[in-house]
Amino acid sequence: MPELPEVETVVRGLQKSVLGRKILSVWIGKSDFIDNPAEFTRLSGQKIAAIERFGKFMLLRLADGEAIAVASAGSVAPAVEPAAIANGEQYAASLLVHLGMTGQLAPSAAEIPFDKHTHVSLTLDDGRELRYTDPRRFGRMAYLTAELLAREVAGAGADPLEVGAAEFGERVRSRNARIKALLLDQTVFRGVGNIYADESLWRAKIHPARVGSKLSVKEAETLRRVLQEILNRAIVMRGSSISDFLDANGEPGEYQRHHRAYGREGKPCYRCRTPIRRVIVAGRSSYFCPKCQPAPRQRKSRRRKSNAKKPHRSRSV
DNA sequence: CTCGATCCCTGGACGC
DNA sequence: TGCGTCCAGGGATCGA
Repeated sequence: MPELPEVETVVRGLQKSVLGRKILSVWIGKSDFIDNPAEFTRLSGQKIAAIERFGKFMLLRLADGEAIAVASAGSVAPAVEPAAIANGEQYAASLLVHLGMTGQLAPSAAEIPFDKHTHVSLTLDDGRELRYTDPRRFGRMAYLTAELLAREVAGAGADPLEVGAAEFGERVRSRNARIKALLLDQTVFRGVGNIYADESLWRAKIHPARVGSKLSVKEAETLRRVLQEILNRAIVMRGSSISDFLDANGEPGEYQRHHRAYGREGKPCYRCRTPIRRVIVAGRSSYFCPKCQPAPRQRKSRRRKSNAKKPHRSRSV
């Protein structure tokens, strides 16, 4: 499933292969995962002027086909700042793509027949087609004006690759939710998903059910450091291909070979040989080592009925 | 604020 | 071989 490193991998591939291309026409099959399919006619005639990642989103920034000079293919796009996007009148419109669980976005020769689950195809000015394929349609596409994009991006979490120690600590230690839920929450950190949450918690030796506010400053900083190391390494290895992730060249990533926790239920921990366990935390499978990542003490189960024990704890207003 | 449940959707695993 | 059932999983949403 595409998380930050997988999306980054796809973005880099597309920057090499379709940046600067003009969209000539649009074909849409099933459209229930598209916010505003009727708007897609506006794609015709526009150039793909930039391709950026924002959390797990991909943004194809569009420019009037005749007007703006385009960054040459292969040039490295600058990191996207939320402020830049929020302000960004630089581009009048963008195509937002979220790959969901099983989405793929890749150029294809026009002669190659559509995959069974190809739902969108953009004909490019070099004869190829940029196709979106997604069996489960958990993905999302939207044609967004600058204003809509700014609205979309407002409230996004911190970039986990850029976030500093102070902000990371604040975002985690000010919350009473479990750390696993916080890592998965896109309004806390944008781009982290189940795999890299579990991998970073294993590396940091933190149990997924620990409460954010109960983490020490040191634990939070360790978690930030290993999360960044893992994400960066995974990007270098072009992501994890666990189910059917393929990059924009149709090639799988390699990072799944380096997983230490995710998907390893019953297999020995790489540190202590204790069998990895799987539990549901925050509604998601969570893999961890019960020895290296000690469980927190049982949370107070807030029960509703029961006895006279009134909380004489007054909230300051 | 935080949680769990539910829905979306299909392919793959599994049982018979 | 084929059919039925169960489940995963990002994210939105809703009620507790």
